[in-house]
Amino acid sequence: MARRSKADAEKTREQLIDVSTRLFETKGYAETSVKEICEALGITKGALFHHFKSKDRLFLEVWTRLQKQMDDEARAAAFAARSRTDPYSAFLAGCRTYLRYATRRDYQKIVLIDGPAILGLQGWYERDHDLGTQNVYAGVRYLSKKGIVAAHRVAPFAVMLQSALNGAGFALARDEEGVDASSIYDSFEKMVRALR
Amino acid sequence: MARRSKADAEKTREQLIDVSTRLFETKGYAETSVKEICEALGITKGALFHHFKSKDRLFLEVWTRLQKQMDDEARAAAFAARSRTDPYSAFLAGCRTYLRYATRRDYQKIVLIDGPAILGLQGWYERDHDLGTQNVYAGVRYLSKKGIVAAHRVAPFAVMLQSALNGAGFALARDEEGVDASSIYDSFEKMVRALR
DNA sequence: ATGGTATACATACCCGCGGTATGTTACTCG
DNA sequence: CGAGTAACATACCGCGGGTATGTATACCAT
Repeated sequence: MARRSKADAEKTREQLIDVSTRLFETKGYAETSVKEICEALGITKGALFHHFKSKDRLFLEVWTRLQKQMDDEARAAAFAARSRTDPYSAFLAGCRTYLRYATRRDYQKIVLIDGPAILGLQGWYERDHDLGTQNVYAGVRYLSKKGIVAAHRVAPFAVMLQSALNGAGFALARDEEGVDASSIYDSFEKMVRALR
Repeated sequence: MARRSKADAEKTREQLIDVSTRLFETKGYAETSVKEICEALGITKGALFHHFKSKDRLFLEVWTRLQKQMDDEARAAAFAARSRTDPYSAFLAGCRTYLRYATRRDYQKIVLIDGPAILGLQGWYERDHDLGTQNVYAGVRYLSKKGIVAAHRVAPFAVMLQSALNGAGFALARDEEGVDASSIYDSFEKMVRALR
């Protein structure tokens, strides 16, 4: 009955994260029971709690994987768009990528909605600092080095711009009237370029 | 044993919301049991479920009261600061008031953190639309009427600015380095005034 | 190869949770 | 002044996350 090679174990672990991601996205963390997760994979709770010592830790794994994905993409996009002519291009490219994540249902539900409630006020921030926030912060600091943004405004602008993208993502996802992808990005770019 | 005059009932109802507000703020919604709430008031679960048909509904009441408070203050501040000379003053005054709420632990935990997770993606928005969002939206629309903001940017700016204030509130509350009340407000004002 | 150990699960169980069904008492109002 | 109902208390239920324990098999040293 019990298959248990090292490879199989890693596979079920991944599958647990996969199916949890889907369920957390569609039903939400609180409304998803571990029993439900296990039944979707044909395993029992014993297996789940063998791989993750609590439901919270499983969620953390889901959260981290999504954030890492976003971080990688945003970083890559910013790097690819760096330019000698326009100092904004790298930063804006990173933001554009982040905005795409901020409109995705899974990212919204898992990272932006349930994340803070489950990981806690500072728990979320501490973990996010290494992934989400860091990029925007670095981008604004770069603009500051280029003399575009005053040094004492780097931190304020960074946190506000990041948050602005979150709000924009939600507005896009809910089809708020007067809001669409192009108008949002147009407005965001105008905001950023106005910060001289 | 059983006190039950109409006035007493209203009082216990208010007390339930009061103590729940405190507990939801300090411990969070999920970590607060209804038993705990009742014991803090010396009543039983029967009483609580007589006044509120579920824990969620009790939370909604807590949430609504806080939001109404904020809405009233922000509206009043904006009205008091309206000026013939500076078209921004009313809007900025409202935002300043909102920012103060966004740095408060209770507002953060209840409205900004747990609120979205409990009320759900659109549930939060629908209810927030009448209270939180409305003010900022009206402010930006006013700036548009004055010819300061392009019409097609009203909605994008409104949602982004509001969200920016949320992020700023969190950053202030967590004592993020490089961030303090004056630098935040200075930067926010610069942002707003740059949107011509 | 082989036996011992650790791993990868399954099974069975516990406690506390939100919620309900059913009292019981005393204000309220015709 | 009684009947009805509001304002609670009591007792109970199912399900949730989590744990303690069992068990079979891959893994590794000898």
